Amino acid sequence: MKGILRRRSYEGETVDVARRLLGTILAHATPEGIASGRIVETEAYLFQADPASHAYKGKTARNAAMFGPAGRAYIYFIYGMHYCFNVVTGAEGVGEAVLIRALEPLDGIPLMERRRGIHNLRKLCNGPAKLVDALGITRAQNGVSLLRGPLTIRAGSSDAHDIVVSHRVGVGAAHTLPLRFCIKGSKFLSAAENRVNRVLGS
DNA sequence: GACCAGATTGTCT
DNA sequence: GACAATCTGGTCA
Repeated sequence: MKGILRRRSYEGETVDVARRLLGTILAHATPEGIASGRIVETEAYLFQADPASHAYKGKTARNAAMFGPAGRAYIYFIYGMHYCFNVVTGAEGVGEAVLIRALEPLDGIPLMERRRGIHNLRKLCNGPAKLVDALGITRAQNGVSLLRGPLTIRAGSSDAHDIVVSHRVGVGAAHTLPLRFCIKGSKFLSAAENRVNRVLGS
C-alpha cells in the first residue's frame, strides 16, 4: 500500500502529530474486508503536566504500549465495554500518544454498518469506541506497528482544511488544556465535540 | 434535539 | 473497592 505514514511522522511533538493526523486515512484490513476512514478528530495525551494521560503516573502493564516506539497502536479497554485507539508518538520511553476520536467513513461502509449494527453514516465512527468497533479493531492490536499492515495510517488527499482547537471532554483531570483538534465543519465529529462547540459558542 | 442515568469490567490503590 | 480518554436508550420538549 502506498502513502503509509513513516515513523518520522509520529516522532515529532505530540501536539503537532495530533494536528497532522487530521485528514489522514486510518485503514484496517481483515479477512472480512477493508474498512477505512478519514481522521477528523484527534486528542493529544502528554506525559508531563497532563494528569489525564494514562502515562502520567508512570508505566504500568496496561499502558506499556504507550512507552513503546512511535508509530504503534495503543488500545485500552474502558468502562467495562469499550475500546479506544491511540497512536504512540514522540521518543520511545516517553509515554505520549494521540487518541483518534472520530472518522469520516470511506471504504467498507457496509462492513462497518454490519459491525456497528446501525445504518447511519454520521454515527458510524463519530466517537473513539465507535470507530474501533467499526474498523474491527480489538485489544489484539495493542502494541502493533502502524508502519505496515494490516492496520495502517496513510496520507489523505491534500485538501486544505481548517483546524479547530478546543479543550478535552470526558476526562476528569486537565480538561481545560487545548489538546483536542478537529476538522472544522466536518459532519462526522464526535457527539462530545458537538457539545463543546455549543459551550464555546462556535 | 437535549439531557440524564445505567451498563459493565479491567486496572490500580 | 472505586474509578474510568464511553455509548446507548429513555424521557421530555
